[in-house]
Order: sequence, then structure tokens, then C-alpha cells
Amino acid sequence: MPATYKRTLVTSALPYANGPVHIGHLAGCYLPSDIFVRYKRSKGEDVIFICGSDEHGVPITIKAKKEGVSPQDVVDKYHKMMGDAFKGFGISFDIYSRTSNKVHHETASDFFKTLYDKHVFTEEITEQYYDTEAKQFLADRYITGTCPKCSNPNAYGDQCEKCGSTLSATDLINPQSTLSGSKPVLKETKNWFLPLDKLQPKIQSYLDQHKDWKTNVYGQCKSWLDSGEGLQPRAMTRDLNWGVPVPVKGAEGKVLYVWFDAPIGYISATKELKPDTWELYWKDKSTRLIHFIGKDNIVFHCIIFPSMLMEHGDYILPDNVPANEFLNLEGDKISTSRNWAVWLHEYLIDFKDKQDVLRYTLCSNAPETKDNDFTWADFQTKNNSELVAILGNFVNRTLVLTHKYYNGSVPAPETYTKEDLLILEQLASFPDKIASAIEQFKFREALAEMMNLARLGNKYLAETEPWKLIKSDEIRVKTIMNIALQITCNLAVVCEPFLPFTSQKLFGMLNMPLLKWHSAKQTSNMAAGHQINKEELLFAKIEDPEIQLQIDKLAQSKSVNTATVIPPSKPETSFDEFSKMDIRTGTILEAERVPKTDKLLKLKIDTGIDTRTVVSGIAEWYKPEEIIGQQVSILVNLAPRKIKGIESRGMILMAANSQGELSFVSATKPAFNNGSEVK
RNA sequence: GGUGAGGUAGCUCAGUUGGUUAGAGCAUCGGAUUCAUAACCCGAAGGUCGGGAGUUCAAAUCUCCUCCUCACUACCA
Repeated sequence: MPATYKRTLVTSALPYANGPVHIGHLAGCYLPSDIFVRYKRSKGEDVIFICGSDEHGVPITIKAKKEGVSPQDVVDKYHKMMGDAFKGFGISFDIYSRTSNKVHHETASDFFKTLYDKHVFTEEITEQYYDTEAKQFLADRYITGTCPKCSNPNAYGDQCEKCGSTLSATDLINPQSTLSGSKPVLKETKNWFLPLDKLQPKIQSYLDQHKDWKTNVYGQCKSWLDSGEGLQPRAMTRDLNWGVPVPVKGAEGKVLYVWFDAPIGYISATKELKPDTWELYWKDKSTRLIHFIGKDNIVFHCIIFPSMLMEHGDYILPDNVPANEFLNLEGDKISTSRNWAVWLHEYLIDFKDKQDVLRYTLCSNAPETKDNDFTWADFQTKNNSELVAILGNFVNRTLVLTHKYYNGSVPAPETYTKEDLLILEQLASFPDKIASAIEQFKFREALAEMMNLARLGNKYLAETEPWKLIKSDEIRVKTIMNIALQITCNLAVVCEPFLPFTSQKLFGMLNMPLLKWHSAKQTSNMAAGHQINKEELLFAKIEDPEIQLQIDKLAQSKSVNTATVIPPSKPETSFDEFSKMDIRTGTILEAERVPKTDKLLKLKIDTGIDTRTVVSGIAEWYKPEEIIGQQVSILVNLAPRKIKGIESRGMILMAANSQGELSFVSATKPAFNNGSEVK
């Protein structure tokens, strides 16, 4: 830590309270931040570790509605579940707070008010969908309709979960309110925007001071700033009734945007933790603020939140944002909705007392520079060939020999040989090596270095062979075993940030108090004559059946996912409504790719009535040359629309199966004339 | 399509400002050993550094082109 900083404030991304936490969350931000903080504490530095549940936003209100409970019930449930999971894994937050509590509401409200009074925001009136029956504006998530991209009839207003594309509610075909089932109408509403476009120069110079950030983080920030039009204003309020009310006249029925409110949660949690001194951590220039997050949060923590803090004026800015990439699971993306995940609460049951094994595996294979893959086979190997064979084994053989030769009493060293002195010198150098890697957020490297200390121990024993010498040179053995014990003790110190449960167990076996980081630079922590406790195994081997069980569990999720899902029927419609659609048979005369797009084909269609141009998003499924002469069904009286500068007149009917694959729908009798009515 | 990040041994990753036979861990094979959870220790094998072209005495490292993966973003009436 640079000398100018006196304390560190570490935050971990606030997990969203609509589901349990999985290994991806852990590997992405909670584990690295925990390692970092534990190390800082061990060094005796002033550090606080902040986290909490993010409990606002639309998805929670939808989940509540679905389950027939209140939003508060939903967040209560997951807040507890997530908090327990973190605790179970030894994630050592100083406080695990939540954004639905009073302190947070006040803090977020004040923060908004300050910016409002400083005239930071711009007001804008926009058109949003409104449900006339439920008498409220509809957030994107409250609107479903047919995805314009993959024709999934159950796409949400912000996103289609089938094809994964990001949508805008106004893009949906046949939008429908999930509140009342009625068709929503567009209505004007006023919202407050953070004018990121105007703030861009300030943000630019802020980022310029942080070129030392991880390349993935800095690169992404730069891409936001440098992209075509630069930053765009972003609405900081929403028409919704779950969240922090907007503290401004005329804003009834509106709440703060969840991404405005969530990072302020870090501040509120600090207030809650340190009611008297919290300002020292947030407003004093000698505090270093570090946000640990996953890559999906980069823009919020590196651009939006710093903008908010800058405009407020009282606060310090993040000094670093060490974001990790994503963790995949057995080759596929982790997905909550597809149940493709290893849930922490389930792991704690299936692998009781093996928290450190997962901590070790996730840290040694953390997605620090690119997306990584978690496999159960790798988990098993890491446990059996590294934790058991290298670390556990070294500790075990040292303690077994100590009991065998000295009844568990630490022998006094006699004369050190040249080799001994070399080992002691190396031993003392480990804390700095590990520390340096941690300070640079290179946790994988730090962990590997920690294991090297255990390797050093194994090597030392193999080379000195005390089990042979005991027959000929008992005095020499005392020195050897003393050194082996010192290595063991120092291992207990330096493994603590990574493997806190193991560290504690080890100190227990050594019958030693929990030593701090600086002690590991010493080579005489275990005093001669000190009595150690009976050894027990630090790690147990994990056999194939246990792993198979987990793999089977995932296979089951997979088979559920690939099962054909038939979308439910849409609401009843009238014949009148249907007969407004003029659908005809037609034939594709020409087809070509629309340049600079992935999915679009420009088609010339003989509709019987005329020959017209239609742009269709089918390029992923059909090659242009293969579909000349293909008979299709086409909706001919649809309003024309320009797509990529080409006027598209009409829409080709496509069937979409449960995998999202498209197929033409056409008359099955050969040579059916173009222009035949489909009715 | 645009932007960003990656593509290095079977697997997971290091490779500083271009410089001697490209490194580590795990897995594999061989040897040694028995204190230890058949673990440890020693050794070997394994890579035309995604592909192509260029700059240079010298390129994994710089430039250009191209392919693949991931993220954000655009097009589907």
C-alpha cells in the first residue's frame, strides 16, 4: 500500500437478492476480496470489508408476484440465504447489510437530494408503457411479448432469455402487461437523468489517472468512452413502487434506479458499521477505496458510481476496481435460470467442512485474466494431488515424526548446517513474496507461492531423511525437526487468507495462538519444549463416487434444460382480429446477406400480388443460395419498415422450435400458386 | 458488423522494456524412497507460442491481414 494511504475500504459487489449464490459469484469477487482483506488484517492494517444484499429493482417484484408473497418476503429469504452461504465459506465481511433497511433509504435519499439541489440531473420526459388497468407504469420486466429476434413469445421487455438478446420494451411484438394481461399504452413520464455525456471529460481524466488498472477493466472503460457517441445520459429514477422513493416534489410513485441506489449501499453499510467514524472511510483522502466485482459490473463501478461521487463532491473515488472475468461450469455458462450452477448452500451440505477445498480450487483457477472453467474432475485433482498430497502430507509427516520422536514436544535446534540456513532464509522470504502478489491482485500466483512453501518442506524432509538419521545421529534430527515445525507454523500463518479453516485447524494442532503475518518472517515461532497437540488429517481424499454424484446432478439439470419446452398459449383473440392479417403464399426469387450484419437476409419475394423486398433475420439458419425458389408464407399487409437502410415490406412466417431454430412455414402441396390466401 | 479481452505443453496458467536450448503446477512415463493419506523426492518426455505476411542481426513479445472463444453493442416486423 502506498505510504499516502492510512486505511483501506474494501467492498464486494452487492449480490442481488433474488436467488442463492453460486461458485461463479464466489470466484468472481467474494473470494478475492476476502483473501485481500484477511491478508490486510493479518498485517495489522486498518481495513474494513463491506457487503450486503441488493434488494431493490424490478426482478424482485416480479419474483414476489409469481410466488404470491411481498417483495420484502423475497428479499428476507435470500438475504438470509446469501448471508449464511458467505458465512459458511468464511467470507469475512465486517458487515453484511442490505439495501432495504432504514439507514440505506436515508443515505440514498440524501445522496440523491444533494445531487438534485446541485442541479446535477437533467429532467426528461419520455414515453413509457403504462397499464391502464393496474394504473401504473410498467418497467421493462413487467412487459412480455414476442421477441423480434427469435420469435420467442415470452420475451421480457429488457431481454429475451431464449436468445439472450437485449431488448427495449418498445421492440416487442404484441406487448402485454404481466400485471393485468392488458395491452399497455405509451404514456409520458418525467425522470431524472445523470448527464454522463457532459461529465465525460471529468471521467476521462479520472480514468487517465488509473491506467494501472487491470487490462480487462481499463480496456472496457475506454471502450465506453471512445465508442461512437461517447457516454449517454442515464435515467436515475424509475416508475416503480419498490425501492427508495425519489425525494423530490412531483416524483410520487417513482423510486431511485437500482444502480443508483446499490453502490450507495456500500456507504450506508459503512455508516451502519461505524456510526461515528464512517466518514473517515469515505471522505478522507488517506483512505484507499477498492471495489471487487465481476466484469458485468465494470461500467457501474468505474464510470457511473465515480460520476455520482464526483458530482456529490464530498467523497473519495475508487482507487482500484479489480474485476474478474466469468467462471464457466463444465464447459457451459453458469446460469441461474437453467440451474446450471454449483450452489454454495448445497455444497456446504454435500461437502461439509470442505470449504477450503472449494476456496483453493476457485482461487487457483480464478478467472483473473479471462473466463475460466470449473470442472469437478479438476476439483478432485486439486484436492487429492495438491491439498492432500503436498500441503496435508507435509504437515502430517512433520507432526507424526514429532510425536514419534519427542512425544509432541518441540525439539531445540542444535547446529545449523549450510543447507539448514538456506532453508531458513527461504522460509523467511515467503511472506513478502506472497504479499507482493496479493497487493497486485494476483491471487492465483499468491496461492501457488503459498503451496511452494509446503513443497519446500517436503523437499527438506526428503533430503535430510530424519527417519534414517534417527538411528545414527539423534542430535542432528532435533535440528531438522525443529525446522520442519517452523515451516509448518509459518504455513499456518501464510495460508490463512486463502484457507482460513485449515489455518485455524493447523494452529490448533500446533497448540499455538493465531499468529499474524509478520511472524511468518521469523523462523523460531515454535519454542523448544512447546507441546503440540495430536495430529489429524488436514484434508481427506475425495473419491470418485462423490464426484460422480455432482456430475450426475448437473447432467440432470442439463436433461431438464434440453427437454422440449412448449410456450404456453397466448390470450384469446377474436376472429376479427385474426382476419386483419393478410397472409399469402409466396416464393423467394432472390436472397443475399445484408452487409455488416450477422442475421439479416435481404429477400425478393413473389407474393402473387407483386414482387417485393423483405428483410428477414434468418441468416443463422439459411444460406442465401439454398433458399432461392423456396415457397414461404408472408404477412403482406404489415406496415413497411426500414432495416439497415433497406425498406422491408412484409414479414416471412417462421416456426421456431424450443432450441430457437427457425423453419419456413409454407404450403405443402407442390406448385401451389403464389398469392394464395392463408386463412 | 463495431468495441474490449483472450487464443502459449494433454489440462490450468506465467512469460517484464523484442535477445542465449519458451517457463510453472497438475496429469503421463522412468527412477529413488518408506516418516507420511500408494503420499513425498529426483529425472524424462511433451509446444513451428491460433494461422499468414512484414519490420529486425534477433519476435510468443512490434506492424498488417486472417480464423476461433468470451463480454458489451447493432441489425431480425
